[in-house]
Amino acid sequence: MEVVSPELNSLLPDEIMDTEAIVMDDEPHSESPAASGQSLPSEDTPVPMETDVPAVPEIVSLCSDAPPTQLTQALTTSTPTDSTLCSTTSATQLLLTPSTVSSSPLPLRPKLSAPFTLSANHQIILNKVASSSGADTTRSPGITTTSTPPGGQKFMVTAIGKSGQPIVLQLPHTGSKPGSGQVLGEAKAHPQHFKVVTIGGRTDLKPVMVSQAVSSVSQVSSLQAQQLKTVQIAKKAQVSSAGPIKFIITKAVNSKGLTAQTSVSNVITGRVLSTSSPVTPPRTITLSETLSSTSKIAISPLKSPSKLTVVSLASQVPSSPQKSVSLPLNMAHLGQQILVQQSTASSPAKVVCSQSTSQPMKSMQAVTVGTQQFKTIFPLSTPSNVQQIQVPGSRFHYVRLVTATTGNSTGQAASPGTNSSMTAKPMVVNTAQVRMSVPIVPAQPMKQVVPKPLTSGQVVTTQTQQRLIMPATPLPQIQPNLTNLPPGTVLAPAPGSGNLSYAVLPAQYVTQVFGWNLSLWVGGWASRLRPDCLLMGKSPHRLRQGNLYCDCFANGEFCQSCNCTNCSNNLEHETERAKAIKACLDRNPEAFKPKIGKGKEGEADRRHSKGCNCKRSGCLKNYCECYEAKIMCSSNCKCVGCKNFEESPERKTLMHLADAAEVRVQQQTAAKTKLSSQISDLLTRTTPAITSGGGRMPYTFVTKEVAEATCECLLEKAEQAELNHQPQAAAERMVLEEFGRCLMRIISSAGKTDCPSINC
DNA sequence: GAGTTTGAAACT
DNA sequence: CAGTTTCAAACTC
Repeated sequence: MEVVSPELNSLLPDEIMDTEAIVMDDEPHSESPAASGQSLPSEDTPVPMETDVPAVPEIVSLCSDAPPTQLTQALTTSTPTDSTLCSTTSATQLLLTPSTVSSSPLPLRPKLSAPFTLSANHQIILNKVASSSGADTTRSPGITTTSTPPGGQKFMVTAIGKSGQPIVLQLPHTGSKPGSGQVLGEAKAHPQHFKVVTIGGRTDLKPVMVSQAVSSVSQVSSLQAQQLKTVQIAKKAQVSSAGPIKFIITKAVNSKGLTAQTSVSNVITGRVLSTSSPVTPPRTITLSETLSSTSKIAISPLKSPSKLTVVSLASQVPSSPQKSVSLPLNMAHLGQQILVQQSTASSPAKVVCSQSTSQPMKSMQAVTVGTQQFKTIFPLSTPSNVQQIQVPGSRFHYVRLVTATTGNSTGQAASPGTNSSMTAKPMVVNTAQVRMSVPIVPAQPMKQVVPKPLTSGQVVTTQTQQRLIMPATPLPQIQPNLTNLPPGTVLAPAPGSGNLSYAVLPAQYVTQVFGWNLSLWVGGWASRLRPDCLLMGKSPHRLRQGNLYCDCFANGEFCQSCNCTNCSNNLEHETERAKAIKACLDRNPEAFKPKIGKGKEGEADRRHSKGCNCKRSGCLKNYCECYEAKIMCSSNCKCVGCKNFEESPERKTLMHLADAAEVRVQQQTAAKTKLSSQISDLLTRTTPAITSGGGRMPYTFVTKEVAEATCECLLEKAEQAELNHQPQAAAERMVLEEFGRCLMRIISSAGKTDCPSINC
């Protein structure tokens, strides 16, 4: 299976959501250096099929028809206050939009003014401004450009307000090793101009400086906080549909902090200011360009509280029925949601991932990749933590990521004021193949992660997080096993399984102990889902309020095997569920966080985050959450008459009793196992003696000779009776008695080594 | 298995 | 924030 390389993983920390970029790569032969800033057709414009696309050189460009002011407006209006769908304070979006799609009916359409194309050297040429100087950094808001060398440019993406290192997304030259990360030093070896696009944002208005180490030209793009950072990338249909398309959405690594940001100029909303003096060498991600028909989209989450997430998308199979997959990502403070929708393969798909009609939409974007177009509706802000999405039909796949942890990843210094969170990151990608991976953490040695409750604010080490690969396509062949996949399981596509799709997700989103983690819906699994537990009572006013009485809901899962009635904790009630989630979070922001988290000093210090309130159980029964979790009560508890402390004799007694009971259980189990083994062994040894001989009874029993002898004896008795003129009844009696004697002889002879002799 | 107890969650 | 109610699990018989 193709997974994100460790280098790429290492470059996709939590905060990369603020600095994401999309790189769409095309097959070399179909590439064209021509840049295009194309107008957007109407949304109603039918999405052309791959086969309908005219044979034009594939162009990847950033929409540039938006004036700076428009961008500013779009960005500023994306604050969470003007939306009812999002409660987050900031948002970052990276939008892919088809150049052939007309403007969205929605008023807001952030646009960038720098188109880019795929150069012949497999690099994205961003905003090919002829001989633009490095100082020309304010040409358009959000994007700074430099001169365009003949050899193409690198696509540098950085985050606003993030002190991290920018990521340079570079399409490798032909023949370059796919997936190989290109470090800064390598970039230096190949002096190329960069075009820096700032798509990140933060709430504290703190500018960020992006350095460029390739050349003396360093450019920084910054946007003011609470701006929706949107990059629209349009791509014309490629000439040949055989060319694979790759586009990667990634984010810059959260650096440990810049040390020289003084050169950053003031940042005005919607303005892009440049700076120099590179401080931190930018990280370069070389996007592999292979002939494999796979595309990747790596989306990383904000650093907190929601983490991560996707991933990669495979490209469509050339000339195959168009499939569409939508990946609306909703990353509110509750968590994240990834919805993958796949249309029917048999019919040309015009995938529109739409939100609930009741939910205002602030932005709509579309993406055209290769010969396919996509429409994406982006809720710039939502009141709900879960995106309201109307799912047409049942052929969509859901991969829901919700709050996994509140902890910060170790090794990632939380920049001050980076508490912004992703509002929503929906994205629609039209592909026939979907291969998703979550390169949140470096691909370090897999370590068995034991699901452990985490306390609020607990530090989560993402360096060793595992990943769960989940199919984004129906994948009936593996669906039965998906739920049994252990953390870290990697499903490699079988040879020839070109349409297999995968979602590689870190295990932390899978295990339930992380509170709101990962719930996965796949279209084919819909039948497994059960009705829901959001109903709180029979009173109408309480319906659909959502409550944590349901363990499934509390664990961030959909009801599947519980016995709830009138369940709304399912896909069919997504909107209600989202509202319920939000309601719960409104009541208690920690509602979906694990109650039991390990303490600072290790697992031994696990404690209840809230503490118990026991009054009558003495905290020595399972009524007590602390006792149930096998932890002692702490200062957080408000219990009365607590006996669940270290020196408690009652507790020790219970522990001893529990230990003794456990020992007894173990002994009984061992005894049963031994007995079963003995019985099995006995049967194994006796069975062959009974059945051996090919139908012939054992020699100790009736053999052919014995049977013949017996028959002779019986006949002899019958003859004697006849000769004596015995009545028939007496004759039969004599025969039967003789038969009985024969049987007794046979039985008595059984087990003897020699054949029994039957003598009348 | 039914009834009771208990404490968290929800509600006021 | 405190008191009350609701709920489901734990517990008892």
